[in-house]
Amino acid sequence: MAAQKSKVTIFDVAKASGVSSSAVSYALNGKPGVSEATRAKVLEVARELGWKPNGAAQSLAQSKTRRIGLVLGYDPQLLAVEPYMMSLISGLGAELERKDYSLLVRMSMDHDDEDAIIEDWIATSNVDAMLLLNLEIGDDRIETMKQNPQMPVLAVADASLTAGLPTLASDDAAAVGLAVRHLYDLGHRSIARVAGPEELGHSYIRDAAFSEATTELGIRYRCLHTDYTPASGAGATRRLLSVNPRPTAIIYDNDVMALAGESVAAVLGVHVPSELSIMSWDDSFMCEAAHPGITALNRDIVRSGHMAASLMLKLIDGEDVGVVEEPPYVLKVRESTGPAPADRQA
Amino acid sequence: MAAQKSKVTIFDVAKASGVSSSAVSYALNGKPGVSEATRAKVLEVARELGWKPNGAAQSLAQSKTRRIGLVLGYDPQLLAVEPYMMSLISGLGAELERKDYSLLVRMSMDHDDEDAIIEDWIATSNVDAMLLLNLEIGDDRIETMKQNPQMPVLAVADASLTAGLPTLASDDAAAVGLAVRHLYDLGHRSIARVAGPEELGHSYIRDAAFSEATTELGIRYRCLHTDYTPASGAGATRRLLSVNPRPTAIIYDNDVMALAGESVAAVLGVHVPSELSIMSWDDSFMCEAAHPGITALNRDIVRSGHMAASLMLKLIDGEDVGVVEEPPYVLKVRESTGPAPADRQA
DNA sequence: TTGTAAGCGTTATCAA
DNA sequence: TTGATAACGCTTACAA
Repeated sequence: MAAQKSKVTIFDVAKASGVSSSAVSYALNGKPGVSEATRAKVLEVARELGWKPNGAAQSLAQSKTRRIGLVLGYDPQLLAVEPYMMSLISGLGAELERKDYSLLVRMSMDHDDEDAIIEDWIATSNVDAMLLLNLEIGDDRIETMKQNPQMPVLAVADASLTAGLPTLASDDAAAVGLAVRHLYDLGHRSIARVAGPEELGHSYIRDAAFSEATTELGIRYRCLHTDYTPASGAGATRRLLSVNPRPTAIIYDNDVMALAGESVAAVLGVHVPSELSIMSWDDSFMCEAAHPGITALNRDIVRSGHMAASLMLKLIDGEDVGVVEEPPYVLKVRESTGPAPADRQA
Repeated sequence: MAAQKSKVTIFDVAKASGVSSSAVSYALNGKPGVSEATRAKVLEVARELGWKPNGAAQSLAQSKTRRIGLVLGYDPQLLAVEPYMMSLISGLGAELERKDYSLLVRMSMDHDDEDAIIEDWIATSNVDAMLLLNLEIGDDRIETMKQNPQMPVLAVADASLTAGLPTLASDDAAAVGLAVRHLYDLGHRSIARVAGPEELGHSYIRDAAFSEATTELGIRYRCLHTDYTPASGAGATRRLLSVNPRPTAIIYDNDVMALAGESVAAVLGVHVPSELSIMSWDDSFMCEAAHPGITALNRDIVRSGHMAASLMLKLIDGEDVGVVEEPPYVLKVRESTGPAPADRQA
């Protein structure tokens, strides 16, 4: 019952219950090959001795680690303040826990690191599957994974970026539609977007969708790229607001930049929403707590984490998962969006 | 060079370079026992074949996993929105990466789980060391770790809570001093605190320090406990502000509650800072972005993560670390604190 | 300096 | 139903 000081092995259990080690293995793993009597005895003794399988030995013997790999890009400022990653981890962790898997986390300092880490994981068999996030256009990692089909991988990205790898896909184009339509209906005809890094795949996808949607509706559209941090979001906002005519609405690619942007507007004396509407891509407590509350594209990221985890477990079991859709975005309207200024309407 | 499809073992390398497997092992691990000539040859061949050590085999042979365990309490709302945990992880991860360690993460659904997970890690030898966070008074985990001295552990907590375990200690009492003094100097004589859960060790420590500091200065002090979430912070604020006489200043135990509290004040028409001063324990972009900006006790959490990681690596090496102090808190004064209302001063 | 062989703690095969 | 015994891939003591 109590954890033992020195490791209890299957041989100790075997000796104590008067059977062989293989009988113990069968019994403990619930496999056929032992009588119910010995099974019961073995289980009893194992519990008594506080036996637990040694992880390394188990991994070696069955070539399974019961670990899922996740690489985090090192940017404390961003990781910590942007709720996305931790929400995803919460969902992942909760689902993995149910199946006795854990999450193995490593940190990459730059983009080359990231590929090096996954190659390391493939070569050392340190994880049973991995998650690919924040894909770039023509990302090295896709090629790496294609060359190592024995390592299950799930990409979380727009399906157009994942080159046929198993994918948990978000429909960003649909979300763009929601956002643009919302602003259009409020009379906005000149909108801007403060986007993430240009090289990120989903920035690219969103860029394209915005261009298309705004062109179709005859809306003037402008896009600035940032590194996702509040500081760069604030900088972009300052630039957008200091040249006339300025846009009547700004959509930010994440919630921290939206919050930072709203502050800038306040400092510049631009009233939200009567002179400027603000929207955020991804919603969190910050959008709710802001004054005025920020209209946002909300999605259930924790749920995505759950889905990602269970898809990876399926992949590990050899199942085919193809492309699965994330829960869709829902527009959460708050006070930061309103009718476009009368003199600027179409 | 390219990662191979089927696993390359040291035997493959041995055969290809015409030596024995032990020679290969010595060569690859930079140990004495082989001539420079064969070492060079082996390294060459290993690189060519794309050999990397199998993690499980290495772990089994040397009883080392190169993994550090971290248990996260499941509360997506809190984990995601509160920057603390992710900041710590960033620091941990960055430091571990330098020493080729990774972070093994599991999620606990409740307090019993947490102890079960660490007992599991001890029994299965799945990690080389573990981190203990959010200790409660009389926490089970302390007892578990005491009974298993072979498993290195580092507690991140006030030293009074860790019963002699190796500790990365924060001086919360000193921080309390900074905060109380700041408000006292501004003329506040009735302050309230919106604290974390009562059972958490550091809530307790802070409670005690606040009581003492305020008593000493003749300040009226009131404390409400919450579960750390914005919603509960908002609720506590509402209660504090709706009974007269209300406090002239509120200190929140984290930044999301401070932000939520500021919103509540705005809604109730209580002006910050002229009618109410607000302070946050722990600082983040949210405190900066708030209007007015929130005065906060700032500390370098990423740095704590770095320290925690390197302390754990020392513990793994059998070094004694004792109690090490975290970087101290620094008071970051912003616009949310000001002189107490004239009619309420001493 | 080199090779043989015995662990590490499991799982799994194959006779008995 | 059982119990030897051979993997799994590496490290390391011991012999050559």
